[in-house]
Amino acid sequence: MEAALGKSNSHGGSESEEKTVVLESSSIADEQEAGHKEEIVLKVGNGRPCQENNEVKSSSPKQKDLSCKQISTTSNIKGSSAEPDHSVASTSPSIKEQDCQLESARAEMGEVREENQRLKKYLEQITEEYQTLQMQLYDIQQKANKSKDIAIPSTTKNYDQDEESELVSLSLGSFSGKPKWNQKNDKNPSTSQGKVENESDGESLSLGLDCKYEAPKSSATTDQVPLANPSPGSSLEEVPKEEAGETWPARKVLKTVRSSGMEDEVAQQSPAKKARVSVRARCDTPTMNDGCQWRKYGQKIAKGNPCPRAYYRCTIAPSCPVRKQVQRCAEDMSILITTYEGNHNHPLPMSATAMASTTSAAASMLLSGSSSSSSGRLNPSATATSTTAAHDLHGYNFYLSDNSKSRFYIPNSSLSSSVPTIILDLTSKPSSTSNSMSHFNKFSSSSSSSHQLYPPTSLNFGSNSESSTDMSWSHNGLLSYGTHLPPYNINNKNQSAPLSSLGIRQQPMQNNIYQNYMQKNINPHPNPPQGVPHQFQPDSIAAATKAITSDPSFQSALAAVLTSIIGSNSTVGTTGITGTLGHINQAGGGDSSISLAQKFKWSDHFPGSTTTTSSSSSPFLQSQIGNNSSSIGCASSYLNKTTPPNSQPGSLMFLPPSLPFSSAPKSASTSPDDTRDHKSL
DNA sequence: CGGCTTTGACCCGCGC
DNA sequence: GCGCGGGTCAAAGCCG
Repeated sequence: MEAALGKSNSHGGSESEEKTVVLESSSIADEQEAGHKEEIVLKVGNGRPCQENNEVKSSSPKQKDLSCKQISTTSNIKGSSAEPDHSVASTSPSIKEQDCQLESARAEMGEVREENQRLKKYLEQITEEYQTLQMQLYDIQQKANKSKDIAIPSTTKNYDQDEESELVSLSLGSFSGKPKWNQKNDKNPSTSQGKVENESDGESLSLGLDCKYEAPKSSATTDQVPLANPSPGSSLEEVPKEEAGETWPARKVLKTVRSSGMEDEVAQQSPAKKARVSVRARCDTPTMNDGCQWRKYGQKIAKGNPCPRAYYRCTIAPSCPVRKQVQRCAEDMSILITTYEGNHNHPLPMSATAMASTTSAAASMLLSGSSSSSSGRLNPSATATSTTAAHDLHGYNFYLSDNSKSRFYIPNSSLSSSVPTIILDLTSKPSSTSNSMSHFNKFSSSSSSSHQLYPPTSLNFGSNSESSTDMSWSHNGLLSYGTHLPPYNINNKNQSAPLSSLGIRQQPMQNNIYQNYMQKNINPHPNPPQGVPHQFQPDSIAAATKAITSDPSFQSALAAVLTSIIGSNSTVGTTGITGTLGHINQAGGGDSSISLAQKFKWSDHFPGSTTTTSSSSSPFLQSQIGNNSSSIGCASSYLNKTTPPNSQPGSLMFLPPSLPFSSAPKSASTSPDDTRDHKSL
């Protein structure tokens, strides 16, 4: 018995570690997530579903830990009675002792439940507020779109203010209100921005959805405490920002000197861009359509790669600091490497939030990990061995590389100078299955493998061929995920035509719907009748629980959804599918006790969670296609290439509805030529 | 005409 | 200190 307990305890211990990490990085809202994660984790860890866990749903590390222990204890006890030999025989302590333990365990359980209740209440409250805000957001976005047309400076400003203030709390993730506000305040002390900012901050924190810009950058805030989970560009701010630091100081200076207004803001916001997230995906088109509007501002041939690198800037908002670099992989021209830097400081089209949140989450993970936080969420070896070989990528891998400590793993080292970069590898390959799994194991088991090509912190969005779960840039640039699952189709306004074939439908309140979907619709057997909007059941959680226990595939999908909703601190909660699935880390590190559920994609997809925990990204990157046919190419091509034939019908599509303006007919993102003739420089 | 792309030039960081 | 290379600027051209 003791042996059993010991084992289980150790298990619990490891989990608690993870949990701890999660909590550290999460805010209240995240706790729920944590709770969900916990459920999953426990299942995985125990190698079998633990219904009890569902009930417990502990939300704090402590709770989880306790619950875990408890469960282990009870199960052990049961086990002992049923099968007296095993552990019991070995150490059988006195019955009294057992009773005591049992008692204490029960007591703990009671406490846990209590706390859980409280948290639930809290969560409900937050959820309510969240939804309300989302409604508001929707309205605002519509207004904003209209006002955009009019494009008056003041209007723009208002737009930013309103939306952002709203958004921040809504966590659409990718933007950060704070820095911006600060900046604005600096420039335009106008209005109540300061206040709004603070509020937003607070909210975002409370929601834990997106805490981007940790940085107190300029005036206003004194809170230097980096958010546990800064978004992509946020953390690492410790960088001696010369004041407003700026990741791109020089540029900034130049800008400020040369140009006016917006530029200033942009430059000042840049501090948030410390981390980069590279997304590797097979894509025939010049760029992946990630739903954002980009404007190309430069192109250059980087050394070591014959393909030119294109530089894009987000144009959804003039002051948006987000930039991306697009370049073909020298080793495999079919692979497009898109590197994102910075956080959007404006509302994103729903279609873009997925990517934004994903990258944001990834960056958060990276940052949190590299920040050497006490949480130790990142496996030390992770950073230490951050070097990876791109050519070895198989499956969806999420590499974390801390360039500061290691060499570049990307073919083209130029991609990230000294900026911590995380690579999201969506270049799945049929053979990836075993590989990804193995990677995962390696990682999860921390530094166990000497040969680690991938740092432990890397996340594999690996497609497990066995599971047939897959992720890919499908038609219209939508990332499809999962093939086991019944079709989850989310409408995308702008894609009626192309998507129709995919069952995508349009709906008025896309945002809400999608959010609801993400939040609630965890319908285990979603098989929404074509043409009938998804119904989001309030008790979806319960349903989800069932689903999880019943279908491994769904587990992964669900996890992604849940995590995205809550957004590992990052962001864009709703559409952002970020997620950490916490630790599926086979705590024992992929040891023998891994259950089926554990084996399946969950781990494959989010192995990184093991170490990162604070935030991970979900593979559900989604790009939106504009109405433009031109923008469809990438995804479709990729789909053709990588998506298993069977994946179509049953694939799980997470398609955040896009907002009207997201479809920018002529988005720069479709930049015609990254690959074409590159003459540049 | 406005917006976007192209592209040569410029700036700056970093390594030698 | 110098050169290389990455990143950005901004004028010019293109396109709808």
